[in-house]
Amino acid sequence: MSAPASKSPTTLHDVAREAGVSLATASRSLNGSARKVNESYRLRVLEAAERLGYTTNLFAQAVAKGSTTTVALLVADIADPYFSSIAAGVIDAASAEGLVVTIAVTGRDGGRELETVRALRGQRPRVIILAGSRTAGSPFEERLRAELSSFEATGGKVAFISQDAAPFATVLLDNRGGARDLARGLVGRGYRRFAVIAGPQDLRTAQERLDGFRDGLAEQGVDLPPERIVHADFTRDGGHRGTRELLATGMPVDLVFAVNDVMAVGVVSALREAGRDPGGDVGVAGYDDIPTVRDITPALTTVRIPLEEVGRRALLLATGAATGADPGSPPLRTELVFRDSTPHRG
Amino acid sequence: MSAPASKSPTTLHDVAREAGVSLATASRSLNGSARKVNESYRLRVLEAAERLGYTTNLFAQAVAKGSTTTVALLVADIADPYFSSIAAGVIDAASAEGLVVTIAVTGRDGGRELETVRALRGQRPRVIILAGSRTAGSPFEERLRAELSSFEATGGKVAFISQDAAPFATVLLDNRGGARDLARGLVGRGYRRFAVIAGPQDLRTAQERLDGFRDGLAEQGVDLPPERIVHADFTRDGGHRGTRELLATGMPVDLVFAVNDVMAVGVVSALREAGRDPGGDVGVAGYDDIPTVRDITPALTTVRIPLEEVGRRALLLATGAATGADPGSPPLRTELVFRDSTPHRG
DNA sequence: CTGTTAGCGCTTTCAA
DNA sequence: TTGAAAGCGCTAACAG
Repeated sequence: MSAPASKSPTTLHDVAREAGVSLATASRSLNGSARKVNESYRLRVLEAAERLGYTTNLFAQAVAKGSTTTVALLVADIADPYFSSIAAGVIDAASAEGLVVTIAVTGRDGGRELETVRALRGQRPRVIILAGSRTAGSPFEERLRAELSSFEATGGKVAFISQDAAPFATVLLDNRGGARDLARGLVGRGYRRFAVIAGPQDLRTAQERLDGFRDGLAEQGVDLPPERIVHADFTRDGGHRGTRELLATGMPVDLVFAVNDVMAVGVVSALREAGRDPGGDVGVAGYDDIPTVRDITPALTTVRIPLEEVGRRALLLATGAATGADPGSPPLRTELVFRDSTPHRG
Repeated sequence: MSAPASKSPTTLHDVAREAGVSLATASRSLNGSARKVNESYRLRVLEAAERLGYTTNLFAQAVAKGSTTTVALLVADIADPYFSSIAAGVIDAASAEGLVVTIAVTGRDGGRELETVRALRGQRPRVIILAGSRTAGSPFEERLRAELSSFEATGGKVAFISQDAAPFATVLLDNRGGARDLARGLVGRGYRRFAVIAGPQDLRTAQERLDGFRDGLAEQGVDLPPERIVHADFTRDGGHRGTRELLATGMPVDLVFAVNDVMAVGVVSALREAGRDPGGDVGVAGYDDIPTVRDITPALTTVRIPLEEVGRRALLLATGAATGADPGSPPLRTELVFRDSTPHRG
């Protein structure tokens, strides 16, 4: 309620005066790269700064240097464990590099995504990381690319997560391969009558997983007719609804593959509500290996993506700080994780 | 691999020149509050900006204006659904106000938290929101307060989430009351032999929930002796380990209350591993109502906190944009949610 | 090695 | 209304 006198923050100028040195010397002592400052001066400056509670104004520093220490991360939904895990990785790697992460959410909306990128450019971030799944053939797709290209043209770096984004650096996730392996594994376990709760048709990630799964089945001589594929939202409720829709057709089903774990959780619950027994008379598999799926019943079979590592990689890829002799960075391995939701079948 | 020519971003200067007006006019057309600009000029500027793909350099703007559009959010762990939900709320409200959110994680480490706050001050954010649970009597506690006070003294706003943080604005969560109500409700359902998997002793939130729960039991004439309280980490694994420890004592237990949902998930899994039947021969309850607990088996009884709303409120509280006639903002209601993990007993 | 002096990109008096 | 010019806090030549 009380309006404080609100004196403005200590400036470098104040510190310099307090220490009895010039602005330049103060600056050099506090940040300058080469230690070209007399130790006794340096100390006096540091003490003065300490005494005055000074912190460098990063904005001013950024303006003067023409480069910032900001990383912008775009996610579809930060409350979704897939994205929050990736974010954790990005933040971790970023703070190790002394970078600050700003997060914006796009809600899986191409228009909003474009708008957000534009807005974020105002921050002149060093890096923009896009983790939201790309929608194929979106009307905004091209403008987004243009925006990002021009961002790169002015010295920024962009990194995508998931499927290849052409001229931009990408942390590739082998959606197709992972799904293919999963399909093989499930056929190996004796499943034959599959259904897929697929994501929205225009979501690349979703589409790739569906394709890979279908390919894997085909290899094993198992067919996946279109009527056994239901497209639904990339969310828990999407999985739920999709499953109800599937069950309504009365088709006999051995195993339901949801193209991500969040959807798979919805699948399990819908199956149960319909009187089926997930992990019993019907198998369920997902994709991602978010933490939750270990704890639901039955524990979900899935394709594991090292989500935090993905985030870390994206950052390092963009900052060029990728360690070791890895040009183009080796693709992250996905890994099949069989759990109770897909027991061997008679 | 190719080092692009990296021309620098378009500046306001470029726009002004392109539009054939002065810097000042360009600035006013693009941002100025009062529309004191000739419409035809304004249009020319806007067009030029569009043509050149200009975006205001927020940093420079911040330096010139002496105020930023940044909100800093500190969380213990962004991958924890409790925090990611809050973050979602903060981001939502912030972007509605045209503010950008930067997130930093502290990993429940007081020292790191202090350090992070110091670092974040360099961004001169409008607001700092601290969502990590406060540890009581931490050696850093006082220095943190000092840091934050001085931040406020220089015009910043800080908001805490959870328990009262004295001079700072706080979105209060009624940990004690919620736990008390839960205790009552459980006694009402016929439970008598309680055990609590409590959090770390120095975590205020954890302690408050424990106290409230004990009070609620006491009111009903049910005792909660110290040996029935196990302190453990505020994580899933903490819940798991705490439960094993509890079971090892051989004490007969009706119901296990974990002071947060993440821990409760660990409790359920530990119980099951030990051959117990959560929701059957032993009840389980948590706190927070994170999305997951609806999907595990049995669905968890818990105390619901409107997490996203909490985040939103924190932001509005700090920016002073709190709508309506709510001085001090009404406390957020927690709500008991009974689910399958606590059926009526006997 | 230190201090002086231009900027960085933008806003905001202050005259015109 | 518009433009010129003086900053905002900091860095980076540039002399000294």
